[in-house]
Amino acid sequence: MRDQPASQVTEIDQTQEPKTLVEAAYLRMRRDIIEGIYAPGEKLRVEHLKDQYEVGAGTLREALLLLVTDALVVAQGQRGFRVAPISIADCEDISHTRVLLETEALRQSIARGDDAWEAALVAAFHRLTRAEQKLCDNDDSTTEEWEKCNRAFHEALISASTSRWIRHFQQILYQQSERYRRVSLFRQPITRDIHAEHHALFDATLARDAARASSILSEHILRTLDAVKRLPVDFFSQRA
Amino acid sequence: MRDQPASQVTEIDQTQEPKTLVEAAYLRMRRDIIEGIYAPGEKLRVEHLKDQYEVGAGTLREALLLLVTDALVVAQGQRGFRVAPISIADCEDISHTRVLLETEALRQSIARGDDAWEAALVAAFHRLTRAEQKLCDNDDSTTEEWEKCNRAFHEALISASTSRWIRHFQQILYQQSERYRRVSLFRQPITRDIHAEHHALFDATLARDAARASSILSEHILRTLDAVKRLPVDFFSQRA
DNA sequence: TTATATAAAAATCTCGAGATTAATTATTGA
DNA sequence: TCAATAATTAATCTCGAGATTTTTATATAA
Repeated sequence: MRDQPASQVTEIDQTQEPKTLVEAAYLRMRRDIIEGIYAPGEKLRVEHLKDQYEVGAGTLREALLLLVTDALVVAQGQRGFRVAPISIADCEDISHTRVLLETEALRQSIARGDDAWEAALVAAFHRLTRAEQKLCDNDDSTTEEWEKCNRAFHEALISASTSRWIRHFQQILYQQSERYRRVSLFRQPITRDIHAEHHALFDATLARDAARASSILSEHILRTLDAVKRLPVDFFSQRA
Repeated sequence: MRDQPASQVTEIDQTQEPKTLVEAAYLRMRRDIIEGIYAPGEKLRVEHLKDQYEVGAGTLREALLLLVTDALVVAQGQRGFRVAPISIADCEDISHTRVLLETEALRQSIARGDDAWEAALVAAFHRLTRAEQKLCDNDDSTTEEWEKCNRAFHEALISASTSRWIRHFQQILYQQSERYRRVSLFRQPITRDIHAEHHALFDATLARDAARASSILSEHILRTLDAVKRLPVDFFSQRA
């Protein structure tokens, strides 16, 4: 269940090299948007960005259209492209929808997951544990490594789900929440013990306790929302 | 709540004229794919389609990328575009995910819907009723009219939902299920009383009976799945 | 006959320039 | 001084042609 492509739709396998200039530009721009190099609401001018990413105008437009699929970029006819805006209301919506989808997918995984699923989950949790041990030293590379492991862990949890569509939507929402997580981690230190939450989630899942696991997962997601809510309100002012 | 754009992401307002050639080609191709003019799995060659839709190659590529957002087209790097395949398993997945999302959105609507929501719902139901009365004569145009009213009714039901994301995903899934509904309606006559189901759903919603309404909605969606399951298996063989 | 390698054909991907539209600045009149 | 209009600038949208890659067809050898 791990060898299928990342998405039913785009078929862009992120583990290997991008096959085309469009995909390469798409992947680079996606990282830059999530990392906040381009601010929410900021205009994305093709004429400038094509030099930045060293591709033609048409190629860059196609990369932007791929980002529309991820809802990281908004396109308006005859008025170009913008980075998707952020807001507290949006973060609330993302979090609650994630709870709805991920808890359902987790229940499906626990009900139908086989040995291969368990093995992959154990491996993902192990890598996440290592990454969280290294997280103490405030290094950018360790944070990025943790982010990858965290994502892999959450995907491993639900990888035995029967629903490709839920997993597809989950990936979009996880990516969206990554934007908020970055700003909240950057502005205020982590007070909660994230590793303990992950450990409890891991244990309940392996014990096949669907009710407890989904309850922990739900609280886990909503705690990130609380952190965003504590940010100063002027943080969400959009850039023209 | 009705004057907001169709989607948070694409901002393509279908009620008014498309502002660009890309959008126009996108809308036409989308209709053609849903109507089955291009078979599931079929290769979509840019060189041929650009003549068909009378646009340049780059323009048509962009339209295809917009269809990737709807998961109606699958893109593979250096290997072009294909119509998204269909299968019974996919239809099951779509139906169950729709149940999960639409029942939740309906509960939110019933909990928070105001007078404007009720009024819009009553209007949508009225139009749907009229369309279902005219549906007896097996005309293509009346079927298309019914399809529009059915979609508007389902969207009106959940339009007071607090979650833009659920509504966004619902629109994608509804569009997907439309493909299956077309083939099942075409191959076998309608045995169930769809209007009675809609009426019961409408009454329970206006009565603010969330449990009953979501129960009816759930069964309503799953009955369409049953119709697809009754189709001959060779119907889902993909075209090269 | 089957399999492998080579050559031809077709399709995709990529780019830069021209046409159309939106945004900005300057001008005019009240 | 302010508002409305016109001219200028800038950006988007669109297209066709060339460069790569994939696919198909052909030929050769086992």
